[in-house]
Amino acid sequence: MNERGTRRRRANGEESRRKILDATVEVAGERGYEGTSIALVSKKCGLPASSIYWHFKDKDDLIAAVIERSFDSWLAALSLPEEDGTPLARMTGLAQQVAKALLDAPDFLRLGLMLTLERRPEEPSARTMFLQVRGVAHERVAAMVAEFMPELDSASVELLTTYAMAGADGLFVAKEIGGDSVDLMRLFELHAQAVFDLAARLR
Amino acid sequence: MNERGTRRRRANGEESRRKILDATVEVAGERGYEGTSIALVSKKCGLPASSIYWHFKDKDDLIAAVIERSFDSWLAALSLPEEDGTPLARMTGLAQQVAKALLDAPDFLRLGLMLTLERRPEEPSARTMFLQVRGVAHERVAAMVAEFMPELDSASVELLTTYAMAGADGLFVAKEIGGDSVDLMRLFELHAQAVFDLAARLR
Amino acid sequence: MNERGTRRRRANGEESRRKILDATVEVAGERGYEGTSIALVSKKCGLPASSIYWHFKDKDDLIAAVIERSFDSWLAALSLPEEDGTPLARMTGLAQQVAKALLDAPDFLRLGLMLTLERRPEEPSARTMFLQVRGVAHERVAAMVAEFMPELDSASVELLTTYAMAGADGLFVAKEIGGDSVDLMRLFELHAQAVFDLAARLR
Amino acid sequence: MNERGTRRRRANGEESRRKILDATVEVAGERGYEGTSIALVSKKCGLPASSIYWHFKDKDDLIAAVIERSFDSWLAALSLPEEDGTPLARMTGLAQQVAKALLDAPDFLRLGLMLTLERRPEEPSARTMFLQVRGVAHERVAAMVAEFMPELDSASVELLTTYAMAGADGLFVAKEIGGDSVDLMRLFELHAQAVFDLAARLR
DNA sequence: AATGAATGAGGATTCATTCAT
DNA sequence: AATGAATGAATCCTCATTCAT
Repeated sequence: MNERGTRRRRANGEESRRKILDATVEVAGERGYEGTSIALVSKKCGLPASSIYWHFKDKDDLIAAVIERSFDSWLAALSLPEEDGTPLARMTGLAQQVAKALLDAPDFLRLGLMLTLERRPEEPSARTMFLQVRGVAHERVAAMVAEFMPELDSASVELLTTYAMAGADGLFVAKEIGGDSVDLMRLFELHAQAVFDLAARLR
Repeated sequence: MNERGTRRRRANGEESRRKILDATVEVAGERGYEGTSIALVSKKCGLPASSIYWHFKDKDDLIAAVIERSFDSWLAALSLPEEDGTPLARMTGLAQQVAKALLDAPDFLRLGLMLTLERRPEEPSARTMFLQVRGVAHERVAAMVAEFMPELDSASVELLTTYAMAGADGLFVAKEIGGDSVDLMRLFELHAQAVFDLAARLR
Repeated sequence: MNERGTRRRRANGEESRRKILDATVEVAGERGYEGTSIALVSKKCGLPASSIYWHFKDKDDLIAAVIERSFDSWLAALSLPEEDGTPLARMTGLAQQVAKALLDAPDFLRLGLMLTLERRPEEPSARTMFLQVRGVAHERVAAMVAEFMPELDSASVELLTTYAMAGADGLFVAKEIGGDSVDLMRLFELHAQAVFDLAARLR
Repeated sequence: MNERGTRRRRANGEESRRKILDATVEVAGERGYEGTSIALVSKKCGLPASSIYWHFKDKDDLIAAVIERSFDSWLAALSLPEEDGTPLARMTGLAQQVAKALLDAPDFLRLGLMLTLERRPEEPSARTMFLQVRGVAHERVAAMVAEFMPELDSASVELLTTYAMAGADGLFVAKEIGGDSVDLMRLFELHAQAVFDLAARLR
C-alpha cells in the first residue's frame, strides 16, 4: 500500500485529518459519544491513536469537528426549493428533500439526536456544536415558513417551525425503528400537509 | 427497637432491588447505555457493585429491567380517555395526557430513544425490550385511532399511528432541546389537531 | 506460591494494602512523585494496577498514605532522649538518633524533600501530608530546644528549631550525595554542638 | 521594512536556544526531571517540540544544559568577598551573598536538589552535571574556609565545608517550606557564626 | 535553522465482572 | 441476601522521539 514496504508514507495533514473524520462519523453515528472509542477510530482510519491527538485536542473536539463537517455537507445537499408552484407544493418538495437527505446520510442526525438526549454534568462541546448547527437549521426553516405563509405572526411561525422540525426528528426515529416497513417519503409528504393545514388554522 | 418477628429488614431484597433500579433510571436516563457504569449506579444507590450483580445478571439485564419497570409505571399514568366528547376532543385529551406523562418522567423515553438510535454490533437486550414495549404502545395508539376514525382502512391507520407516535417523539426531543421556551402542552394539542386533519384527508 | 496453582489467593485486604504501601515506599523513595508509576508499583507488589485502585483513590492518595505510614514508623524509631546528662550531651544523643534513623530508612525523608521542592500548580495531597507531618516534627524539636535551653525566648526557640531542622535536612542531602565519604554521625554531632553554641549566643 | 543585509532574524538560532532554556528552567524548577515534559516546554517557549530536538539531543541533554547555564550565572552573581575585615565578617558577608542569590534564582538549586535526591536506574546526565558543578562550588567554599581559618587541617576543612554547604541546602529547603515566615538572611548569618564557632572548636 | 506530522510505548484510571466468604 | 477484594481488558491521553521537508 505504501510505495516502499515499511517506508512511512509522506506526511499529509489534510488527508489524515479527513481520514480521521471519516472514520469518526462512521463510528460515532453508530455508537454515540461514549461508544466512540479512540482506539476504534484509530483502527478504522489506519492512524495510531496518538496521531489523532495531533489533529484534535481530545475526543470531544474530534466529535464536535465531525458534527460541524457533517452539517455543512448535509446543508449543501439541500437545494433551494423551486420558485414556482403553490406553497403546499413547494413545502412538500422541501420536505421530500429533507427525507432524501436523511435517508442518504443518517449518521449526522442520529449522532446529533444522541448527543441531544444526553444530559451529562459537563456538557460536551460536541453537543453544543450540534445544538448550534441545529439552530441554524431552525432559522432556515422559520424563514421558509414565513415566506410560504406570510399571514402568520411571528409567534405562530416559531410554533410551526418547532412543530415542523420535531416532526422531522420523530419521523427519522420512526424510520430507524421501522426500517423498510416505514415509507419515509410518504410520511414527510403527510408532514408537509399537516404543517400546511395547521398554518391555515393559525392564520 | 423492633418487635420479634418484625425485623426491620424483612424482605430487604426487594428494597435493594428497587434502590438499584431507581439509581439506574437516573443514571441511564442521563447518560445512555454506554455512559451508565455499574460503579456510578453503585455510588448512587449505596450498595456495592457486587450486590448489583446479585440482583441482575449483567448490565444489560439491569437496563432492560429498568425499561420494563419504567414503561409499566408510565403506562399506568395514562388513564383511559373519556368515553364522551367528539373524537377530536378525546384525541386532544389523550395527547395532553401523553405530554404530561413526558414532562413528569422524561427519563424513560430519553433512555429509550438513546437505545433506539444506537446501532451497535451486539444488540443489547435493553434495546430489544424498549422496542417491544414501544410496540405495545403502538398497538394501543392504533386501536384508538381506529376507534376514533372508523372510516380509515388499516393501512391508513398504520400510517397515521406511525405519524402520531413520531410526532410525540419529536416533540419530546424539541422539549429536551428548548426547555422552558417550548410549550409542550400546546404543541401536543396542535399535534392532535394535525393528526385529526390528516385523518380527514385520508378518509 | 498459591495453594493451588492458578487458584486466586484468599482475599486479604489488610495484607494487600500493606504490600502496596511497601512497594510504593520503595519506588517513590527512589524516583519521586512523577517517577512513581502505578504500573511499577503493581509489578513490585504483585497485584494488578486495578487492585491498587481498590485500596487507594488515586496515585496522590497512595503516596500520601505512604508518607503518613512512613512518618509514624519513623517517629516510633526515635526513643526519647535520656533524662540525665548535660543539655549538650542529651542534644547530641538526640541528634545521633536522628542520624541513625535517617541512615536506616532514608526513603521517607528523600521522598518528602522531593515533594517539598516541587512547586506544581495543583498541590498534591501527598505534599500537604508531608508538610503536616513535618510540622509535627518541628513542634517536637521546638519542645526539646525549649526544655534544654530554658533561657531562650520563644522567637529564638523558633529560630533555632528552624536552623536545627534545616541542618538535618542538609546533612541528609550531603549524605545522599557523598555516600560513604560522608560521616553522618560525626556531622550530626557537630550540628548538635553548633546549635548549642548558637543557643548560648542567643541567650 | 528591513534594510538589505540586516534581516530581522539574523542569528535566530541563538535566540531560540535561549528561549528554550528559559522555558526549561521554569518548568524543571517547578516539577523536576520527570515532571518536565517536552510538550510543556514547547508550549512555554512557543517553539514546536521538534525544534527543541534540533537544539538539544534529548531531554536529558536539555536539562543538563539548563543546569550548566544556571550555575554559571549563579556563580557570576557571587562577587568575591571583601579582602578586609575579620574572618567572621567576611564569612558572614559571603553567607549573605549566597542567601541573596538563593532568593533571587531559586530554580537552579531547587532543580539540582531534586535531581540529587532521585535515585533512578540510569543516572541522568543532568544529575551528573549538577553534582559536578556542585563539586566546583564545594572546592571554592573549601578554599575560602582554608583561607579564613588557616589553622585547620585538611580533614577538618573538608568536614566544615560539607557542614557549611549542607546548612545552605537545608536553609534553602526551610525557606521553600516556610516562605515569608522564614528570615533567610538572618538564618544564613547564624549559619556563618555556627561554622565559625565550630572551626574554633576543631582547631 | 526549523517544523508539521507521525508514532509506539506507556501514563493514570475505569470498566464490567467474578469469586470466596 | 450480600459484599470486600480482586482482576484483565479497555478507557482517554501524554510521553519522548523521529523524520521528511
